[in-house]
Amino acid sequence: MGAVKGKRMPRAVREQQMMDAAVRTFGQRGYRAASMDEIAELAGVSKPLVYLYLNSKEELFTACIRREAQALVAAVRAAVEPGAGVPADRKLWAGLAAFFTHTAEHPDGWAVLHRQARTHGEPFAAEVAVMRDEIVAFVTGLIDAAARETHSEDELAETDVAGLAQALVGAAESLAGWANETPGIGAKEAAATLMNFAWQGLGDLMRGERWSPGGGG
Amino acid sequence: MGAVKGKRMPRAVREQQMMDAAVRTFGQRGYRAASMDEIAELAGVSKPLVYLYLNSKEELFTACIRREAQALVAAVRAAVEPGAGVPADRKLWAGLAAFFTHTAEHPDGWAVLHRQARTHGEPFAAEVAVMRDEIVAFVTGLIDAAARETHSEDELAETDVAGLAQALVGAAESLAGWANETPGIGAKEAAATLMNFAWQGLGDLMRGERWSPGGGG
Amino acid sequence: MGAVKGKRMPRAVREQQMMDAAVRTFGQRGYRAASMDEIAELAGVSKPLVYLYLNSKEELFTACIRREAQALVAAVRAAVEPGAGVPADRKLWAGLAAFFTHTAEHPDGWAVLHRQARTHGEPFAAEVAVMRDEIVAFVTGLIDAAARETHSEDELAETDVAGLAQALVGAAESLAGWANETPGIGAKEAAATLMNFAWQGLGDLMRGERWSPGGGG
Amino acid sequence: MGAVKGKRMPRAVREQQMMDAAVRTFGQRGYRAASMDEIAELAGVSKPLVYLYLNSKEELFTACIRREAQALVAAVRAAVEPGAGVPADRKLWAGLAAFFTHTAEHPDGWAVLHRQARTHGEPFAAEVAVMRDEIVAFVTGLIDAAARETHSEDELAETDVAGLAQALVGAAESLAGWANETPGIGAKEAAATLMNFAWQGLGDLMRGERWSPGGGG
DNA sequence: TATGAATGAGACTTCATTCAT
DNA sequence: TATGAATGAAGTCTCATTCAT
Repeated sequence: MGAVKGKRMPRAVREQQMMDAAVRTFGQRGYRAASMDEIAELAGVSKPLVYLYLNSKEELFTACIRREAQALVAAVRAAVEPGAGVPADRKLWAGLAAFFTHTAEHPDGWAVLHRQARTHGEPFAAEVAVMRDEIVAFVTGLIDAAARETHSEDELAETDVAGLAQALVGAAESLAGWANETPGIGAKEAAATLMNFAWQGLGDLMRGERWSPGGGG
Repeated sequence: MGAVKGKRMPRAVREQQMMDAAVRTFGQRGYRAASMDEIAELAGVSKPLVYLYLNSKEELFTACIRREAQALVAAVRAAVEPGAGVPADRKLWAGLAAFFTHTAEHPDGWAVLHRQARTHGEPFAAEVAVMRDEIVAFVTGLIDAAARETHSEDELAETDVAGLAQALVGAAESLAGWANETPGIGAKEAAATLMNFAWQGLGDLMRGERWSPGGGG
Repeated sequence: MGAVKGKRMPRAVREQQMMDAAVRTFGQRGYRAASMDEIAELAGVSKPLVYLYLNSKEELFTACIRREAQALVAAVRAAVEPGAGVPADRKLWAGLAAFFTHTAEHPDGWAVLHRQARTHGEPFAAEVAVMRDEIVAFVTGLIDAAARETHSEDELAETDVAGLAQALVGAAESLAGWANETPGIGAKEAAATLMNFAWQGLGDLMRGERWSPGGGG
Repeated sequence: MGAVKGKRMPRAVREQQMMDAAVRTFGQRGYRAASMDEIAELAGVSKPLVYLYLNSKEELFTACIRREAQALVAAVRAAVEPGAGVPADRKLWAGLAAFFTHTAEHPDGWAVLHRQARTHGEPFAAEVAVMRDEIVAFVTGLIDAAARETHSEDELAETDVAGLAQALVGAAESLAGWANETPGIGAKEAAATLMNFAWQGLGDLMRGERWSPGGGG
């Protein structure tokens, strides 16, 4: 990936090359199955150099998680214009679109975050949990904002909002995988599907309409 | 789990003990990190016996996936009474509740299916994909049934339904994890949250109301 | 090979079935690669029964070697009529033909003796060495007899005779393999080839004609 | 063998040390019975290094076979002066003497080639078969040359020559083992024994004298 | 800065062998 | 007589990690 196996390069550059290789390898093979040998070779460096710069496999993986998480959050943040006048649904839509776009463009990074990091025990799961919580909080804020914009009389209970945000984020994660492997479904289509699915229900909810096991559909 | 480290037992029993231990170990450590030594010890058996009965780590993992997948699908199926007169939303609610109940009661089995199997390459991912497709198809059928019950004029496009089903299942998967680690949120609460979130929006959709980036929320 | 997997059979019969299976397996796989599992299965018996009758893998292998060695020696012996009037060359020819016939008809037994037993360390190599020495001695006797019949003046030195017998036996062993895998070469042809090769030279030798590095061909 | 258990050495050197140890171990124990542990220890190296350089037990064994086969063929080739004027019998004698010398000096290498490689299944047997065929072809050429030098009227049939070459090579192989374990029998003596045994008979054969079961010796 | 050489520890797997019935 | 159940020991191979230059 453009990582010319050259001689001396500044440390920062080499480090990025290594992490590129690592993200790719971890994303495709998984944390345990990826070998430092393979990463070093893909990076065009000798193994001791990887250790010199990144200390251990664990630290390398953590560094990858952090880098990819920050990139994803930054992409979503950048898409949601902080303009005061923009309504909450537009903001949510923009964020979702950015999310789907970014995950589609960085499949290995997304695999590291969504698949690998969460499957391999505490040190790593905690790392992604931070990012996910950040996003959930962000979505929660949008839902609250929407509630205020609607001037709904019933305040949504805090727990409800939390659950809704969880569901929305979970649905988005699921759709990201689906969109990437379904031809004809791009970021825009996935975002629209999710808005249709969620936003209308959210609106009803805010107007006090609730589904209950007893009532009619 | 009752696996008394006893003496001679019939093969079928020992096999289940081994698979119990394997599901637990795979679910907590992951496929690669779980060692056959640990599984054998947890099962109260020597390693060769595990190989004699289950042949290899790969086959053992596959057997676990299959057993847990069948158990989960069976639980959901059993909850959805096939009675003709039951409306689609009741069916969906019952299925979701059963799903959340089962995953809460079998966290290791759920971890194997949701987290581990999909993370570790083709032989295993394919195995869960079958089950997941089955569930998605099941949900798709419910959505279609609901559309018919509503006598909606606009038929929902096929792709739309597919996307909605994906989103619903994804949201359910995400909520399963959330419900398990959030005190006060049981299967019923999670199912209700999801119904509120999804079903109302679905109703609007069937009535032709759509969200679009341009229009108002 | 006709070993019907039946119930109770007299011990002697079962033992032969096991040894048949063992000879076949050892002959084809080698001593180490052959597993007691495979042998037991091929014999149509459970493994403990093999141990009950034959004690250990080592003893089983030794028993196979002994049985096959005796069969081979008996076949050769039977072919060489002990009649006093028969000339030595006829006797040698008959013995060789019987040797080639027997090895062709019992390829696995021959493999056990020639290939496997000699390659796997002392306990076994010694076992075949006994048989081979017996045959070499037998051939040596024939050569001596031939010398007496020729009334040659020069007695052949003892070492010479030993070497000649070794060479003859070695050549026969080599030709056995060659004959078995070369179409059109049967026991008779192999025996004739060897007699042509060896006997004439022997005759010359007894008449005092020797080849030496210095002399002309 | 001079393999000082020293520190860092260039790869090529270490590889030879490992192969020396491997030839010795394989030759004495056999392919299956030899353990990589033992080989590594004898080479004065850790096991992973053996795998790093030679990849697998199978490849290591194959490499040994190839190295020893080339050494043996080279030794024989070097001994047979390609001078045009040298008669065929001198060439054969020189080749045999070199063969016996080399096998006596490299008993483990010879064991690998003659005993072990041919005993352990296809990948290896094929490897030695190539070398053996080369030698048989070489001997066949010498016999043909001898026939031409003799101006014999009867051409020897092709099959006859093939059989004779097989017998000669087989006799040589057998004598190699005998010479190594019989005091007083060196390479020269073994070569002379074989020439006496074979060459005279060959000469008779070319003059049309054949042994037949019916005729007198 | 950068690397060829080297290893301790541990993984999966197989096998000869025995016990209890 | 015959076997299903079970294991201790050992073997091949891989990997993260370090040393010496």
